[in-house]
Amino acid sequence: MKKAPTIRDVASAAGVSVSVVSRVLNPDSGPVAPAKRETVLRVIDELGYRPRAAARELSVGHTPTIGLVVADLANPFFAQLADRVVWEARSHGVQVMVMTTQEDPHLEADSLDTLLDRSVGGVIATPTGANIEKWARLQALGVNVVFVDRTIPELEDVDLVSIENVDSARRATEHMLGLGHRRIGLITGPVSTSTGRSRIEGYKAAHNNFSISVDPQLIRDVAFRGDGGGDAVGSLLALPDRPTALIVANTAQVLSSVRRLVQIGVRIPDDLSVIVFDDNPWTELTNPPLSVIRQPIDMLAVHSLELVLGRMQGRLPAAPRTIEVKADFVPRSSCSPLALSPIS
Amino acid sequence: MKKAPTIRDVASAAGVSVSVVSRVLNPDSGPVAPAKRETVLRVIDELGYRPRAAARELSVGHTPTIGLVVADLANPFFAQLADRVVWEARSHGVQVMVMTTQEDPHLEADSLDTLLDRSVGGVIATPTGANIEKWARLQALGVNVVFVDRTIPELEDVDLVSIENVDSARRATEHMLGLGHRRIGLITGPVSTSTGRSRIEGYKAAHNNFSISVDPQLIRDVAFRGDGGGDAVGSLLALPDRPTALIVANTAQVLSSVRRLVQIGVRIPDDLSVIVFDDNPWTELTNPPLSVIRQPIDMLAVHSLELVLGRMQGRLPAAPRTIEVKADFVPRSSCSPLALSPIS
DNA sequence: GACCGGGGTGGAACCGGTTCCACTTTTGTA
DNA sequence: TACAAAAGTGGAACCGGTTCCACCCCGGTC
Repeated sequence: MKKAPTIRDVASAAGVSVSVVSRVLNPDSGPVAPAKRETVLRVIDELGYRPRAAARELSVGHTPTIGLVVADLANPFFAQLADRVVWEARSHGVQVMVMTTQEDPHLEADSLDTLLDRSVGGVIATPTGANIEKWARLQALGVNVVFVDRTIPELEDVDLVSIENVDSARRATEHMLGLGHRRIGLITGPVSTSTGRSRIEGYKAAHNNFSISVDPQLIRDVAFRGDGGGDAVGSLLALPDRPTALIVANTAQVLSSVRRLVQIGVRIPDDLSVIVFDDNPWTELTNPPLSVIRQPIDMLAVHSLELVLGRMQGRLPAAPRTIEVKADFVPRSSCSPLALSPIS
Repeated sequence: MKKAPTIRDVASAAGVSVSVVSRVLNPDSGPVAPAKRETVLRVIDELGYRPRAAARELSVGHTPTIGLVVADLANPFFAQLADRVVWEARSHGVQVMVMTTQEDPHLEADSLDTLLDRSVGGVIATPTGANIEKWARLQALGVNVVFVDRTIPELEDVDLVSIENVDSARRATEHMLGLGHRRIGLITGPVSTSTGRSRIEGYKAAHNNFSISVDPQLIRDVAFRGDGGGDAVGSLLALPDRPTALIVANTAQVLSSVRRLVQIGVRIPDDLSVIVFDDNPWTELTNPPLSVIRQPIDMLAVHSLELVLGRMQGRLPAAPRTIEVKADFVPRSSCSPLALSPIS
C-alpha cells in the first residue's frame, strides 16, 4: 500500500525538471532532447509511474470522458448500445461513464449532476423527456449532448441519432395491411416521447396509403417500465372486434408483450400475426421465430459517438445534426395472410 | 458557455473565506456559524455552484468511485449484473465506471490501468484469468478488489462472490441422472477458469454419487467468446453414442448452444433433455420453456458491492472473504425421463 | 481581573499535473 | 565569424478544492 509516484518523483529520479517529464508525457507540447526522453521513459517504466487523471483534469479543465445515460441496462437494446459505445469510445481513447435512469426523471437529474461534476466533455443519452432546463443548462456549460433513439423536441440545438421511426412503423404496418389484415394492434411508447409519436404517425400513414381508417382503440401507448405491454396485449385481445395482427413498437415492452402472448396461448401466426421492434437475440428462438424491425445498434452507437467526439473536438458545424439510420425489416415466421373467411 | 463558478466565487459573493464555504460543503469538517451557513447555501444556490469532482479528488487522494469490469455487456447476465451494481452503488452515493474486456487480457489490462489512473477505491470484476501481476499490483496500491462469478486461484487475498458452482452443477446433473439419463453432455467454461473447473467437479460428483462412470467425451469446455457452444452441440450430437441430455453450464454460450439446437431441429425434451445455466428473460419463451439454474444476480450484485464498500471504509477484517450464494434450480419443460427402450 | 477553553474564521500550503515564459544552448545561414 | 532562429530546459503560477493552523473573541471559572 505504498503511495504511487508523482511526476516530481520521476523528474528527480531522472535528473530533469517536471516540465520535461510533462512534455515527454504529452508529445507535441514542446521539444525534448531524444536522450532525455529515453531516460525519462525508462524511469517512468522503472517506477511504474502513471499520471493521475484527476490532476490532469483539474489543470486542463476537462476529461477525455463522456457520459452515457440510458434507461435500463437490463434491456438488451440498451445493453448492446452501451457495449458498442464503450467499445468504440475506447478505441478513441475516451472513457465512458455509464449511468441508468430507470426512466425516472429524478435519477436522470442526478446522473446529469454527476456528469457535470466530473466535467465530461459530452453526453450520449436516451432522455426520459423531462428535465428540459437541466439539459439546457448542461449545454450552456459547454457539454456536448447527443440524444440517441429518442429526443426532446422542446430542446433545440441537440444532435439526434435514431432510426427512421416513422418509416419503420409505416413499413411494418403496410406489411400487415398487405397481408390483408385490417385490424392491427399497435403497442408503442408513451406519446410524450418522440419515438412514441413517430411510430404512431407511421402506423397512421400506412393506413392512409391503403385508404383505411384508423381505430384509435387499437393504439396503445404504454410506459417503458412496468408490465404495460402485457396488459395492453390482454386488453387488445379482449376487444369485441379483436385485432388479427399486432405490432409491438415499444422496445422495452417487447418481452412483456410476448410473454403474455405465450402465457395465454395465442397461436402465432394463426391467431395473430406479430411484428416486434428490435432484434433481440432470442426473437428467433421463439416458436415461431418472430419477424422483427431490426435497429442497427452498431450504427446508432458509431454515429452518436462520432457526433459527440466531433463536437468535442470542435470539428463540426454548429448547426444541430439529425442522423436517421434505416432499420431493416426481417421477415421470419410470425406473420401470415389473413384467412379469407375467418370464423365469425 | 460561461464557465462554472468556483468555490472562491462563492466565497467572495457570500463575503466569507473559502474555508467557510468548504466547511459548509463538508459538514463535520469544522464549525460554521448558523447565519453564515445560511448565506453560503443561498449563494451556492443562486450561482448554481457545484464542486468539481477532480479538484476534490486531487486533494483528498481518492474518489467515491468503483470500477466494474465485466466481459461483455451484450450478455444479459453481465448486463443485469451491471444494472444492479450501478443501481445499488448510486444509493450509496458511489459512482461506477463500467468497463468491458471482451475476455481479452489486453483490454482487461487497459481497463485496470484506466481505473488506477482514476484512483478508484475498489473494483468489482469477472477476471479473464490473466494479468495476475496486474491485479496484485492494483491491490498493493490499496485498491480493493472483489471478484464476482469467477476468480483467479493464484491470487490470494481477493474477495469472491459467486454461486455455489460445484453444488449447482451437481444438482443439475443429478436431476438428469434421476430421470434415468446416463449419457449427459456438459458444455462448460474453459478449464482455465474457476467456474469451468467447479462445474465439471459437480458434474463428476453427481456421477460418483450414482456410481456411474464419466465419459470425458461428453465434457466440452469451450471459450466464452465465439460460437463454441453451437459447435459443441453439433459435435456432441454427432457422437456415435450421442447424449440424451445436455447441460449448458457456460453462461455466455447458452444462446449459441440453444440456437444450434433449434437450427438442427432437435426436439426438446423428446430427443434431448436440456438444462441451461442462467435464467435469461427469454428462456421461458422458447418451445418448450427451458429448465434453468437461476443465478441470483441481485444477490451477487449486493454482496459484491457490500464487500467492496466495506473494505473501502475499512470496516471489514483483513482476511479475504468468499461468499457463495445458492442458485435455484427452476424446472420447466425441457427435461423428461429417458424412454425405457429408446430406438436402438 | 486574569486566565482558560472553545467556537468561529481566514490565510496559506498542498494535492499532481500543465503551461507560460525567460533563459541557455545548439544549429543554420550569410 | 557573427548572429538570428530554433531547440531545449527549468522555475513558477495555476487549476479548484481540502485542511492545518494561527488567531480572535466570547463566555465561564477561580
